[in-house]
Amino acid sequence: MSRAKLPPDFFLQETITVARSLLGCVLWRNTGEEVLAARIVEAEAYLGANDAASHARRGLRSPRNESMYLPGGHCYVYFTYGMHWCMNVVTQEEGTAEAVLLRAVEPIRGIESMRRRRPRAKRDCDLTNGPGKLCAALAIGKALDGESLRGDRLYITKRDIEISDSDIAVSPRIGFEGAADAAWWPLRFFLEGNRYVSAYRNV
DNA sequence: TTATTGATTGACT
DNA sequence: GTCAATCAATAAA
Repeated sequence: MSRAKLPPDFFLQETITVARSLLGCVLWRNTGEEVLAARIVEAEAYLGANDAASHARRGLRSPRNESMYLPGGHCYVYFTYGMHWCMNVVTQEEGTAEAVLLRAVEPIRGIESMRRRRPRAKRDCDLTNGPGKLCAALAIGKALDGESLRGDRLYITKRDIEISDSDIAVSPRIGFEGAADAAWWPLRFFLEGNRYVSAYRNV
């Protein structure tokens, strides 16, 4: 498997391009005890101040979403519903709050450890097929908010499999059934047919 | 100051 | 299909 970390420039591309390009890449997590790895199979783009669905809509800024304003190549981890963590890949230059939410990954390495962290998962494909689930499986929480994605604890490596445009499916983002236009923007990308994609298909 | 909501998940009817 | 858990940020008052 290729171990080349994604270069800094990768994260400065258009956020939609980053979201599509992340599919097939491998997310690595070194907990200090062990090294876990999982392939990214589903991601959503969030387009900053002009995106009503983004935490940074209208330029909102708070201690929680501060990491969204970091330079591309950092990590934004937030706590939601009082109990779950979600991980984003920050894109664009410092001060621009665009990011890509990782919604599902496919375990590659350390799956036994992931099963221990996800005791409620009935099947292996339930381990990481949701944004909160993958953070639990990979031990991603507040300690990694603002972390570099080219560091030792958390990093992403290039695709080691071939992905063509026809392998990538597109849909509106999950969790926004409201009336705002942004709810219908086609910014969710996933690997068509992959067993580890989250339960939602078309909305 | 209080009320509402959510980039979710899992249990249950 | 419905709904509760649980809390921080935002909106409303």
